This record gives sequence, structure tokens and C-alpha cells, in this order.
Amino acid sequence: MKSIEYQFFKGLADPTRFRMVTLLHQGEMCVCEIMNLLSLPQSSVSRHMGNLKAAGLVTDRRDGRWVFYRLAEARPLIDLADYFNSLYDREPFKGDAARATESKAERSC
Amino acid sequence: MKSIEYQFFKGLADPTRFRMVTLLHQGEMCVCEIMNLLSLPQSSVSRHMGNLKAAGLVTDRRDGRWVFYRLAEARPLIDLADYFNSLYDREPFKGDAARATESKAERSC
DNA sequence: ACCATATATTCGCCTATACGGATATGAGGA
DNA sequence: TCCTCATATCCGTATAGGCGAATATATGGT
Repeated sequence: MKSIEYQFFKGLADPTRFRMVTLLHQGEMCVCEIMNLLSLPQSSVSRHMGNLKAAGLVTDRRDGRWVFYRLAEARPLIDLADYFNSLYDREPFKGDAARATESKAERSC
Repeated sequence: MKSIEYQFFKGLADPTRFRMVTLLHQGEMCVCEIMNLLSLPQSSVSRHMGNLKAAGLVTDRRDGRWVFYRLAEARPLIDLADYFNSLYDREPFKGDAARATESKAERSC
């Protein structure tokens, strides 16, 4: 739960990456497999997998010349409500929540 | 579960919208409240709320001159694994999965 | 009808980011 | 070492999308 950030959502906010993540539910795959399966140039696959790795959505493992990607073990998103509640102890969400509580008292609308 | 698309993630893939969604966990708010709480121009708030509505993340309700936004009731994301599994009966995920199964048989890497 | 208030939409500008070809890096085999 | 294959990174280009000011729309009050 601790590790998700908004970067997590950003990772899934691209149709190609979204498709890749869905594909990886079948198990780990190397870049060349993904290339062939999705008919994409190698640079695109490598770049997107880098993004997904940075977003914490996948991990990689090198085996000889191949790099295999798989979905990250710790699947962080189980309950969005819990997740958003967990944000309230850090900024800017903490301050936002405090001001919202104040403003509710004297709301004009 | 049926209604989420990748648009859902896109809605959360912007820091300002992410902050707004977090804020709305405190209950429904009108545009002017959000403006004041987050110190954002009115056009930004309205535009982002429109995006969130299109993404299925919030619903709106007009009351006189005010429009109140709240988080969508049906919070679709409970288990990402279930979610992604549910994608396999439509394209392009269906075809991707089929080809992946084939290719696993004769994988060269 | 007119005005004030709340929200939505339009506009030009600007930054982020996706794209695919080309090149660089890294690993194994001869 | 040299070659090949797999992957990562760089580059210029194109597009998506965020921004805030200005304008348009909608609602209620006088």
C-alpha cells in the first residue's frame, strides 16, 4: 500500500502501456516477444517497459541477452478508498483536507 | 467492474485531478469551493471536473447556480487482477492473449 | 428585462510525451 | 577479437493535453 503514487496511474494512462500490462498477466515476457505480439518497433517496447518499471508496475530480470519483464509482485491497488485515505498524512493532501474541513463550517453554497 | 476503461486511469494521471479526487473523499463540493481550497482558476477546476466526469470518476448534480461534484458511487476498482482478467473477452486484448498463448509454445527465447 | 453569480467553453500558448529510425550498449558465441 | 542478437538510449518530429484569460451559457433575484 505504501508504494503507490500517482505515477502508478500515469503508467496505465497510455493505451499501448495498458495493453502491455494486460498482456503481462499471462506471465513474463521478453522485449522481443512483446514486439512481435503487438507489432511494435523495438524502441517503443523498450521505452514503454522502462516507463512501467519506473511507475512500479513491472520488474525486470536479465537472462543472457534477453530481459524479461513481469508484473510487479506487490500489487498495490486493492481498495481505492483505503488508498486515498492513506494519503491524508502527507502534503498537499493533508493541508487540503484541513482547509476543506474549515470551509465546510462556513460554506456559502 | 464492467464500466472501467483505461480512461479511468487517465483521469487519475494528472497531479491536479489526483488531488481533486483525494479532496472529494471528504464529500461533495461545488466548483467554487474546489477553486478556493486549491487556489486554482475557475476554468481549470471546471475543465478538470469535466475530465473526471468523462472518466467515470465523479458525478455531478446541479442545485440552483451551483454544480456539486462527488465521487462516483460505483467505485469500480477493487482487484486489479480481476479487472485485467475481465478484459480478455474483448479486443485488442483477446487477440493479444490468443497470440501470446500460441507464441509461448514455440518460444525461441 | 436586467443584473449578479456560478459554471462551461473557447482561445492561443506552451510543455510533456509518444513516435520510429538511428545509434549505442551489453551479452554470448566463434 | 569480431560478429550477431537483444535491448537501451538518443534524436528530431508530431501530437496530446495543461494552462489562464476571455467569452459564452445558465440560473436566480430584483
